[in-house]
Amino acid sequence: MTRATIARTKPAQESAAPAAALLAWYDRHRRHLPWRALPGEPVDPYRVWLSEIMLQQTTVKAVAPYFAAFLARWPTVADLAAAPVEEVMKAWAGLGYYSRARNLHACAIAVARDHDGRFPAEIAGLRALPGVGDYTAAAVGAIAFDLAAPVVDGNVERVVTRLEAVDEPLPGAKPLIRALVADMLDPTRPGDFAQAMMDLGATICTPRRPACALCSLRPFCAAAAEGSQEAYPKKAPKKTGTLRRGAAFVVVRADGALLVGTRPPKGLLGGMTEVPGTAWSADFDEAAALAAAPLPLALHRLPGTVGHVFTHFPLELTVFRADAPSGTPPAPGMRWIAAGEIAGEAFPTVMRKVLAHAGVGPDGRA
DNA sequence: CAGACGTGGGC
DNA sequence: TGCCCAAGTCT
Repeated sequence: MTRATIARTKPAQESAAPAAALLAWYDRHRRHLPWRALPGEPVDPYRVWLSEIMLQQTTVKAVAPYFAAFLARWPTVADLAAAPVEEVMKAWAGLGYYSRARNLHACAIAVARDHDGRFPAEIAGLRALPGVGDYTAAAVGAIAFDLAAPVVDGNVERVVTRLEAVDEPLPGAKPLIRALVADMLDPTRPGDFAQAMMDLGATICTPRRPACALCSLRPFCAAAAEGSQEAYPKKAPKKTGTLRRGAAFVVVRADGALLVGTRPPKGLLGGMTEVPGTAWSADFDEAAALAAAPLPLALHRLPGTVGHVFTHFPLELTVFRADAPSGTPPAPGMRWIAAGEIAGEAFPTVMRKVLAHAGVGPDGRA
């Protein structure tokens, strides 16, 4: 059974031991990450915020090169605020969850315009910014401003549900977990405590085969005591989406230019660049798809298909290629981009797969 | 509150 | 292969 109820009634003094053990471990084994300040070094809230947005549902490995590129190109929040949103979308292409990029830019503008270029040093002020939810507000508050906020991400959920053997499944257990973290954190080192919990979750208290023998919290862990650590956190079963199909048209002009459009700002792949195509649906009809061709040109159906898996559904695209004579005007609402612009365009990964399938390289050459 | 919202990597 | 996972947010 859960130990949570018991733990909540303990005097505050007793909760200090796990935090002290955790921080002692962190002081020896903290990860060196590009966005992390060295001990004693001043913390730049802009870097903390930028990294936290990028790290939402995204691995450290995937984020690292994007973080470096953004920081080099836009060293301050004012620089980012001054950039055209299209440039931000292009720079974000490939990272996923593209509403983050639009919100990132909106947030930079809000900070520059409404907060004199400085991030608010209170949780409520941070939480009100675009793209900043409960987690990110707490994380930026704790790491950049040493606010004693409970930082709860997927790592912390795993660590705490094991520590206290929380049997209630996620996401229902979130309020309980937040309360447990609030009780446990060290108010003298909130930023280090938050990062220590996340480091522990990422390197020791992993989803599978956690290294309990190396864990500084092992003496306090209810799940480890009964050998049930891998049973936590408990989660509600998730549904898998049904396959959707569609067609994509790769139209190349004689000079190598490619016909593209921009997706609506909101929704799937919002604001990103795409090649023309049909809607993606479960009852896609390949023959009928030909009527959706953007221009009256001979279409060449390429063998095979392009597969891609989104979080909530798998997708299978049939690709048609067409060659347009020089001087062909773009279809309504679309535009031609030069072959040399393809690499820098805001194509999401699924579109890059389509281009590769059609033999169009990043430089527009076969 | 459940579903939408990307992508790449691990086993 | 297929499923799960990764520093969540928005509606």
